[in-house]
Formats: sequence, structure tokens, C-alpha cells
Amino acid sequence: MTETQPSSGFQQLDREGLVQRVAKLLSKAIISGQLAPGARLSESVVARELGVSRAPVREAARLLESSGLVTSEPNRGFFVRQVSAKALDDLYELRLAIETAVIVRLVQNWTEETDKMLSAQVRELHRVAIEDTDIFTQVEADMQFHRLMCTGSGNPKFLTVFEQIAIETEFSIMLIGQLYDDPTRIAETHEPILEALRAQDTNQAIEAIRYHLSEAQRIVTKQFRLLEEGKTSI
Amino acid sequence: MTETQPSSGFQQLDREGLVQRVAKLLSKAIISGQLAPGARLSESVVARELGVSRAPVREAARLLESSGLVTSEPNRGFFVRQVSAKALDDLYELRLAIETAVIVRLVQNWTEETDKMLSAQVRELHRVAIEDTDIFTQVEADMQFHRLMCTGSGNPKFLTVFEQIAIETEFSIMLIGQLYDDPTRIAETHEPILEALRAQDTNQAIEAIRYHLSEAQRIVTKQFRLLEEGKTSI
DNA sequence: GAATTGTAGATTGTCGACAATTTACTTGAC
DNA sequence: GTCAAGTAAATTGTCGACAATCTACAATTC
Repeated sequence: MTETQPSSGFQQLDREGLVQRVAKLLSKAIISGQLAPGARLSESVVARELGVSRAPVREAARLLESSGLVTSEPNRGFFVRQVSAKALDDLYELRLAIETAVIVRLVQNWTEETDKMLSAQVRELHRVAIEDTDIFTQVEADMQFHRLMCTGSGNPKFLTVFEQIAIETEFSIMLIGQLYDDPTRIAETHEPILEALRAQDTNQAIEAIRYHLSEAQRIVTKQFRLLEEGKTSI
Repeated sequence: MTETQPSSGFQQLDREGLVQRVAKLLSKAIISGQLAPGARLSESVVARELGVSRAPVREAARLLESSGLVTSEPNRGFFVRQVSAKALDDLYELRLAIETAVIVRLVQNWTEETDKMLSAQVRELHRVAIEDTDIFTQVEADMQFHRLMCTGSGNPKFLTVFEQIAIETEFSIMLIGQLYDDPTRIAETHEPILEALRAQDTNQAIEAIRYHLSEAQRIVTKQFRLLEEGKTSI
């Protein structure tokens, strides 16, 4: 309707506003650990630093608040979220609930398309495990697999919730610093999930995701509790 | 630490900022149907109407966006969310996933306190069903029961997600206008849930919530699809 | 007449300034 | 020395104004 042009593959150029750019920068800064948990997020400082006014910074901060990276107290401002081991456990419990439901639907809605995407992502997981040692890339690839599952489920609400979970998970993992002793091991625990899905075996897929998540949780929380012993709160 | 006073039950007075008040007003306006779905949410109009500047209105709108009541398009502004029958189905599916997980934990964490709260809420449900015919009150009471379940689960993440679900559900129900043919019937389907929880019977509780939600969904979507036939989109 | 281009009005995006509130420090009383 | 009250600096909350962008309609071309 709107596009009647011959359309010679022009790629949509960045139409994202200042707010989203600020939000992206801030979340990178937080996730990468430049801004320590609990640290005050001064509007004026951030604004000055980025060369913008406070208004877009405020909006970006509100955005991050809704995605769980920062908290806000009235008349006191924004703070980088504190994460506790308990919160991490809670997060994984929520994640299991969501992803279990996702799998049920995913088996119903299984398509060639989804199969391809997930297979490719498993290969990607192995690639980054071998080639790349950057934690951020590894975690991102891991999350992308689960994100694709949500997308394939056909229920966009699942993706919405997962997006929040993903941000918070990444945040926590980045805090720990080094995550996987053996990245290929994580890549491998994704395979049983995909196989069970392909075989349309819901129960086995659920079992596989349960194992995968509990493995991830075990590794993460172990590291995390180690960290917590040092500091009073992380 | 901060409270060393004798503390003779002073109720915390409104320390909520202008933003939250605007947000509350807007969401009331949206949920009550004053602002039709799809309608533009003009910042200047709202600001003028409420006698405030645009800044707090913008922030409030962003808040509502994160809770799913409004959507935003860059450089075009905010719009009241459109709801479809499909979206409602998706919402109930998500809700089932969450509440099932909540029940599992709730059985583990069962306390006298929780028992009391839920019992009282069931009584409240019956009360509003008989005395009050106001839909908003009825739906609010219904939601409160489920909110209490989330609180009692001990996992605050569940409550966070449910809060969003609740807002969107209330929104959809208000759109329909008249919801329950028989409000006492809805009140009654809460009882088996509570009984199963009290008996620490996880499976039966899950079965009960599944029945309750599918009942609710059936009623809501039936009404909804009826409405959708009239208008092209609601 | 249909489609494209140009233009005016309205709306959102961003800004700098002022008011309200909090925080950190100093002062004073016991 | 400890606690309370008072005060100044810093920070957030709100505002009105200007710039960038979109929308709708008029003018122009084929």
C-alpha cells in the first residue's frame, strides 16, 4: 500500500531517536560493569557526558527502569539495580515457567522456518564457543536461541516477558565477569532441546530445557555466591 | 534504621509524584473507556487539560507504555493500545503459565498468613458479587486474589509480570463493558483453587486454576468476538 | 483526473532555566 | 562526645520556548 517503488533493496536506516540511543549506551555501560550496582545515575552528569539535555536522559532512564536495569526513588533519582543471589534464583524460576509454556506452543507451531533458525543458532553457539572468548558475545548468542524459541511460539507476549528476563540475566552474568568454565558445554546442552522439538516430543523438550536452565543457574549462582562473600552486597 | 519514632500508625501520606498521579488518571481514563483504543494521546491536550506541563505527561505516557496500555511511535506520539481477540488469547496463555508456576511455589511456601489473606479475598469476591454491580470493583477484586497468590509465592518476579498482565486484562475487560453474566459464578470458581492449596495438593490446584482461567477466557473472548464483529477493529 | 511536489499548521523532540526536595555539612545544646 | 537543629550546595521535578518532524491540503505536472 505504502511501498509502490521498484524497491531496489534499500536497507532501512536508523530512525531511532535520541532517547533509544541514550538508553542503549546506558544499558551497555551498566551491563559491561562501568557503572557499579547501586551506583547513583545522575541525570546531569550523564547528560553532560553525552552532550545532551537532561530530558532524553530521564526518559532513557525510565525505559531502563521498566526493563529492570535501574530503579528509581522519587526525588532521589535513578540507581543501578542491585542484584542478589535470591533474585537470580527467582529469575531462573520465572524463566523456566515461561520457556516451558513456550515449548508447549512451539511444538504445536513447529515450522521448517523455525527449525532452520534454531539450527543455525546452535551452530552459531558452537562457533562463538570456539572462536570468540568475549563473554558478551557468548551470552548474547545463548539468549538469541531462547529468543528465537519465543518468537517461534507464535505468542508475542512470551517474547515481551523474555526480553525483560534476558536483559536482567545478561546484567547478572556480566556482573560475575567470567561465566562459563567451558563454553562448548553450554552450547551442547542446547542440542537436546532442539532435537526434542524436532521430534515433536513436548515432554522431552521440557525435560531438556529444565536441565539446560538448571545447569545455567547452577553455574551462575555458584559464581555469584562466591562474589557475594567478598562484598556485603553486590 | 531510619524509623526510630514510636510510630503510632500514621498512614504514609501521598508522596507520589506528579508523574504517578498523571499516569493513574490516564490509565483510569483508558481503562474506563473515555479514551477509545487507537486514539491519539496528544501531550499538549492532556497537559492543558490537567493543568501541568508536557514533561510529566510524557513520562506518565512512557510509564503506561511499559505497562502495555499505550503504544508509541517515534515522532508521532502515543496511542491508546489496540486489543485483538488473538492478543487476549495470548494473554491468558501467558497468565496460565505464570500462575501455574506460582501455585507450585505457593504450595511450598504455604503459611497461615497467606491462607487468611486468600480466604478473606474469596469472601470479598462473594460480597462484591452480591452487593456491588460495578464491573470495575468486581474485576479488581478478582485480580486481587491472583495478586495475593503471586505475593504469597515468595518470588517477586511473578508479581511483577502479573502486574502487567493484570493491567492489560482489566483494560480488555473494561472494553467489553459488561463482563460476567453471573458474578457469583466467578467467585465460586476461586474456591477450588484455595481448597486445593490448603490441602497442599499441587496438581489439583493447577487443575483448578486451569479451569478457572479457561472459564474466564471463554467468557471474555466470547463477548469480545461479538464486539469485534461490529467494528472492524476494536 | 491521478500522481507527485510544495507548503502551512500542528505535534513531538530537545533544551536551558527555575522551583522543590534531598543531602552533607556546620553549629549549638546537653 | 552525642544528638538535634539549622543551613548551603547539589540534585531532581517541572516548566515554557524553540527546533525537528509529521500531517493534511493545495498547487503543479503529466
